[in-house]
Amino acid sequence: VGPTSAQAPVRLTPQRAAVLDVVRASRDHPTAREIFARVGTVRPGIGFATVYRALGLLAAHGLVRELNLGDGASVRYDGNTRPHQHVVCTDCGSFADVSVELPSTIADAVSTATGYAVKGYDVRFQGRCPNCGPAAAPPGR
Amino acid sequence: VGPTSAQAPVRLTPQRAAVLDVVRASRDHPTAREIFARVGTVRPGIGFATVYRALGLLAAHGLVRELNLGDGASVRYDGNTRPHQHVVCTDCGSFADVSVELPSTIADAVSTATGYAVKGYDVRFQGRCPNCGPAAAPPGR
DNA sequence: GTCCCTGCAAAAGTTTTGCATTGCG
DNA sequence: CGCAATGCAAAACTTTTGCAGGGAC
Repeated sequence: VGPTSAQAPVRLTPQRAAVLDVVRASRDHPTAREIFARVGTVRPGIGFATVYRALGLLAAHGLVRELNLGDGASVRYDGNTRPHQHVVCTDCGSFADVSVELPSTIADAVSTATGYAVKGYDVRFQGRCPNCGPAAAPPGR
Repeated sequence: VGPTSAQAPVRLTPQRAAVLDVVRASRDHPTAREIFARVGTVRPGIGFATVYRALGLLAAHGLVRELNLGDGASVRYDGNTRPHQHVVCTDCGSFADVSVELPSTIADAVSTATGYAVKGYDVRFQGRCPNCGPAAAPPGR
């Protein structure tokens, strides 16, 4: 139901299945390189290009989600396709998932204001995580 | 008041001022490379590293904003520092600014649910732009 | 005189693509 | 037999960093 729906189902080859398994089993949001390393553990011999192309394909079919958590230049992947958002720590860069939904009035307002037919959204909340504590940076940084 | 506040003001050298001018004058959200090209027009001889470092510095001081519109791997810059969000077309990749605010109850809910002290957020709405039209993809494809 | 900034160039990483081989339909 | 997928390796880009020269204070 997402963009670029899977009209033609993805052929789930053993390699692609392994990639999908790894992404789904990951609680963090690994980069392509990290996924490659993990898949290599259970299926030695697989090439990076295969993993890379599989990720793009799976993402296009909505089986995994591509993320930009803002840490420079690396796309991350999320095996959780149910709608959810992310919170990123402005201090240490850690992140967490969070389930919230925006009121439909917001999407409507955006559609009206811009003329775009809004179908979805990605929210990245920013804040300080519990580990970094409520205190601001101490004197010596 | 943002993260990494400007305790020590940025020294606004001619090069940095030129970079800031260009970013502020841009209605689109150019990448570092694009900004470099534009600055080169009005100030030939400036180096890419200078532009690149200036952007990082300006962003750290809150004078410009770094964006990830999801188009692969390129950070984009926004000279508009007032709070606003973006809408990206799922079809052609075009985007537009939009001014909306999330109800504070949302941020509160996220704080409670995750333990992160939420201070801000970035929303990327997805939808089809007016140019791409309301029609879904025709039979072919 | 000291320190920061600039420019040029190279390094480090990611993301993409080409191509011959392999396997499945 | 034909086509798509895989692996290896090389491109194409972005993002960062090192250094010597120059200017500002």
